[in-house]
Amino acid sequence: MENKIKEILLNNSIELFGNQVDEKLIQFQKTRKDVEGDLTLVIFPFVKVLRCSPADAGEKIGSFLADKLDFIASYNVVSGFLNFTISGEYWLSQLSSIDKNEEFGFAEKDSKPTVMVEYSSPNTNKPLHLGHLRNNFLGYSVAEILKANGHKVVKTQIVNDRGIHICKSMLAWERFSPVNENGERETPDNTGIKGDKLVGKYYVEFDKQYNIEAKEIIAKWERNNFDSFSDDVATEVKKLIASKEGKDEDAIKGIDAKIKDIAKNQTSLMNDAKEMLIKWEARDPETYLLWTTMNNWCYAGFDVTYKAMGVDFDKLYYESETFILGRDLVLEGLDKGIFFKKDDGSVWIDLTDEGLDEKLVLRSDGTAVYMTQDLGTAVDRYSDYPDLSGIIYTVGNEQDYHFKVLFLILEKLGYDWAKNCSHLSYGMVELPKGMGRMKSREGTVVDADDLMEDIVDSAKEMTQERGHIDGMSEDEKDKLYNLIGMGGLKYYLLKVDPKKKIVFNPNESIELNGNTGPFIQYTHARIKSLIAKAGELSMFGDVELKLEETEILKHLSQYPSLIADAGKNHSPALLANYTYELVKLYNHFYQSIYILNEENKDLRMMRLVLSRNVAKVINSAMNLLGINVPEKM
RNA sequence: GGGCCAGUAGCUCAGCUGGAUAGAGCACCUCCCUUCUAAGGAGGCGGUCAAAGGUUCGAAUCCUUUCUGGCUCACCA
Repeated sequence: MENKIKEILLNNSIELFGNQVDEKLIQFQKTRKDVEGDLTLVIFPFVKVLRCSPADAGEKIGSFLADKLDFIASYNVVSGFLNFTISGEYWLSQLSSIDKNEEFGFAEKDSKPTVMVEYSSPNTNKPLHLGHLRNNFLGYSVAEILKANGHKVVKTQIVNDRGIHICKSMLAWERFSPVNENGERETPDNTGIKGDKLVGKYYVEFDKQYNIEAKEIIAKWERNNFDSFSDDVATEVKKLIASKEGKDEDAIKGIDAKIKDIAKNQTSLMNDAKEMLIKWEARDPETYLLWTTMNNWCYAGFDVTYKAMGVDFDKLYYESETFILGRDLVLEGLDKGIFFKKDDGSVWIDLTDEGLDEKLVLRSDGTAVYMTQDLGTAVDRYSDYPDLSGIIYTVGNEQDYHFKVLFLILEKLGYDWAKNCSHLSYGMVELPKGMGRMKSREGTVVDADDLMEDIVDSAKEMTQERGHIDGMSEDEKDKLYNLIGMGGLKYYLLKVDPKKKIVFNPNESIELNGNTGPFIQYTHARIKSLIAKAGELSMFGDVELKLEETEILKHLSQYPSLIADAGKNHSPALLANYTYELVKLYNHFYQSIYILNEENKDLRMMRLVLSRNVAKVINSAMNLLGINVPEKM
């Protein structure tokens, strides 16, 4: 419709305006609620060209268009805005064509290039938490939205299964796990604890123990006792302690933090963990066995969580397998002069010309860092999927800088596809003021499993209170509670613009009224119940549309362009808001107009077909968010 | 200190390729179930769009500066 008008204006530009106008001058917007019309053209941009008042310009353009286009039933001009009223026949024909199209809004399947969407990417040393929920829901949804846009999509993750942090939980388990009467240390089997939770318990334990040890070391230093520490350490710490003299509180805090870091690195626990990492890289059999065992506990736990989340992956990558390729790439780049080596043997890239810093890509002992492994993973993926056009990394915005650098390095290494890679950067999920930050090590996280369980419980309570669940089997009821609870949680985390942070208050559990998942699900269930009662639907003859019906049709017509926008912007939030808007329009209609009870059969059928298509789009849009909708609730 | 992001109603958020009187939900106050699911609908209350300049016929939206908050600049990931 917009395109038709635009086309006519452009093609008749000379006749209308005296010379060719720029396409950008043609701006449409929604007609204000209190003004008559369905579509509005902004007249101001043409006023200069036409050299007349906005009112005259609007009149001129309006009459010209109304003459040429029969879907324009009438028009009016109000203070620089030309408002068109679109004919009922046009909207009814829209309804018919939407109704016929089962995949309404979707682009042709596999018509666009393959993209890879990376999301989740957990560390195998702790369970998933609320932040991971946002990540997983976002990544899954963006992948689905891209599919709807015609892309082939590969869902993937990089499992962070190696590194010093993994060794920490391994070491802590080996050292601090109690031994039972059978002489076994704690396992998921003999404790009944979920695997990832058990591993996470020892990650926290490591942190606790080594903080204790670090404190003891600092106390020693403060007594000026530097026995058993290297001269370098002693000199540095002495210098730091001396520098505290005469400084203000904040500065002293900063210096103390530095001293603490040094102390942590001097703990026997940390040294043992480092040693374990070296053993692991050397494939020491005992260390490897422990690593495999504890990782497998984690994976078993993750599987349960992923299943509850309703997300899936096409292909997994493991850091333990890609970091070597990364190291090779760095050494290759070193030969080419892209990287440089410092005296201590560490390898860096100089990005100061790009306004960034120097960045480490390989440690002095030759081991890989985060960046090394990410380089390897990216290249690995392109060799696995040669037709890949780009990778979308769903990772929190705290890593904005990392990805800027990653893409830049890939480009410098000569990979053209680097420019098609993007970072789907999302805001942190924060706890309300005073509740601190979520930190796994400190045990201040909102656990993913617990949260999902809680929300499903509260959905159960609400559904038993007011739902329509008579005649359902226990199994069906449980499915429904789950569907409502998870729908609420997903919608809550996806309706916010990805790049914005979310403040989550665990004490006020998630709202299920208002702009929420269940609100949308409820409307869907209500429509389904209507349709079920109506029996067979037939086509309708010529009818007159009410305002409420036109509003819905206008909104429905925009679904395809919304899917395109959501795809372009990698934003499920756009779809969530669109659906919310649609549901509000429908509820208003439902409340004020008879549907089943309408006596005129054509009208009844038209309203039922309209309802059926609203349900279809609700279902479709919610599915793109990873949310299911019920037939009854 | 450098870089990036955010600041809209008491709270949580839309709106941001410049367009008409800035919109929702929650909370608070009124109404509406002998019409199809009230997890709903209608209405009310509530705003110096962080602040100040600038560009423009027109600025929450663009530019500059300032303030506030977050993240980041690690031989952590």
